[in-house]
Amino acid sequence: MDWSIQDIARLANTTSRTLRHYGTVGLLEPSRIGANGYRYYDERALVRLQRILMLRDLGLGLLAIREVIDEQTDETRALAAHLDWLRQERVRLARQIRSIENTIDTLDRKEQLMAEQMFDGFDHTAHRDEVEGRWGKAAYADGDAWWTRKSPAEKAAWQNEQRQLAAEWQAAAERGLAPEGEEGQRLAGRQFDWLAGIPGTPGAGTTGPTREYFVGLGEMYVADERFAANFGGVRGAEFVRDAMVVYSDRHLRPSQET
Amino acid sequence: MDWSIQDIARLANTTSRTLRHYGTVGLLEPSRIGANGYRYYDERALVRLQRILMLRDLGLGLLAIREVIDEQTDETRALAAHLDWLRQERVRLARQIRSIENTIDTLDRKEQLMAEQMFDGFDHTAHRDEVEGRWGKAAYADGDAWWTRKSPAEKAAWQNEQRQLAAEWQAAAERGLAPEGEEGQRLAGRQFDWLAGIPGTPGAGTTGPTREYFVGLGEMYVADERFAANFGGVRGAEFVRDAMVVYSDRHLRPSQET
DNA sequence: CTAGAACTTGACGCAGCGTCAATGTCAAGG
DNA sequence: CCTTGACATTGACGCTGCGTCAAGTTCTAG
Repeated sequence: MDWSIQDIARLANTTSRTLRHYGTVGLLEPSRIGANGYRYYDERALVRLQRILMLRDLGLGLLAIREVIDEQTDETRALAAHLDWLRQERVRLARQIRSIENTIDTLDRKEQLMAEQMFDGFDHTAHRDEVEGRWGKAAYADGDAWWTRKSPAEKAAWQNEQRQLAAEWQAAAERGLAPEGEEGQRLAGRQFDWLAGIPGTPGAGTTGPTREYFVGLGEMYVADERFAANFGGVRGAEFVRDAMVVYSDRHLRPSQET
Repeated sequence: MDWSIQDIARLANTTSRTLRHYGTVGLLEPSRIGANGYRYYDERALVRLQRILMLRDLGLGLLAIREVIDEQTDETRALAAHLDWLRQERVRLARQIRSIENTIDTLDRKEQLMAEQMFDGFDHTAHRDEVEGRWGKAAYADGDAWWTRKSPAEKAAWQNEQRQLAAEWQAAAERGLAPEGEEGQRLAGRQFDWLAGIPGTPGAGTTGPTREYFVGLGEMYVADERFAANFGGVRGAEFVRDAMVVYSDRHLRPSQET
């Protein structure tokens, strides 16, 4: 009239380990222990087990469950107390959630602000992450420090240079010049140097941007409207990209890094 | 230009133990370790610590925090993932809360049902708990099993006996009999026997209700209108109580249990 | 008789520190 | 110079509820 430990484990949809644990903590003893040391449980034990599991599903701790089941504590009271605790947890969770939502909002705004102020729409760090297979602001801190260390005059000069370069690209594209021509390659060179000055650019600080990065960037200028807009639209961006590809073919070797 | 471990602990409103813990898990190393082995932290470490504590307040694990701070993972991404987790937790909590509210409701209804059907307003188990200093349905399961195992005929007989007894009490009280008189003591004896048949009554199954329980019960019949009503009001209940007190003086010894 | 399934006890692991315990160091006062 | 008390160190256990080996018995079917 009794079952082995596996049997009730299956009957109650739990594990034998759990049953042995309940045994060691004195929450549910086997109804019988064979001469071989095996645990056997009868129907009363099964009922008790199911009550235990029910209460555990409600989130009560084993100690509280024991007090309730061993009739030392009123079940309604215990549940009500637990309910209070759960409600507090809910409040705490809600606060954390709101807090995180705010933090994310702030981060997003900050990112956008950076993107606008720093590169006038060229968030190259974002692209770097895309190249690496994940979006984000990994190099954010570096870039931030680099940018904020600049004086207002330097910042203005930097932005000016960036806009100037974009304008020349656009003009060259509109004049119908060839990407592989002299003007196109001259601009590509300036673009390269400009990138080399941005911390967070792969290869920056050494010999300049890597070939992969440089070419990938060109592709992105075409693919992403927000970047293309800086060169007078997709047509302009295509000119830029083509010039960059030619430039990298002529001057850059494939990097060796994986 | 650095602080001792206690100093930053106070500055960041945490404990030195936490700081050493962060050291051992490699989350925040001291900026310097003196020849004496003391840990010293500089301002950079303080900033990092504050960031750690902020993220921990948001509920992130130390591992996640390390990944975020060490810039291997995008902060927005990490926070968003954590947000998902928190929202799931919120749902789980809400479910548990509803579940418990339902359970409590069910218990309350069941209790009321029991009280009405079983004792016609005499929830003696509730009183037992009161005597023990806490309310509840501790003996509920036993009582329930005991009651539901009875056949309908038995149930009817039981309720009849109970009502009969109450009616006789009421009649005796209205006739102005003395509690210590023959009739009063005879009724008190029947009351005693009746209680002895209820599982959950302290002493039931052995020699009958304990003296403390029996006397306390009499007091409650007077104090609680719901019980008093069964004996024709407070006057009737007072008669019952007095008879019970006399009975217990004559026949019951103080129990030895603590 | 043997393989394999099921059982046993024992112990580590996890998350994030709190909390001793045993011992060493530093600064101030007698 | 010594003492005292505050503060430091490393080391280790505790808490919650089991999951997950590990090493050794026992049962069961072929």
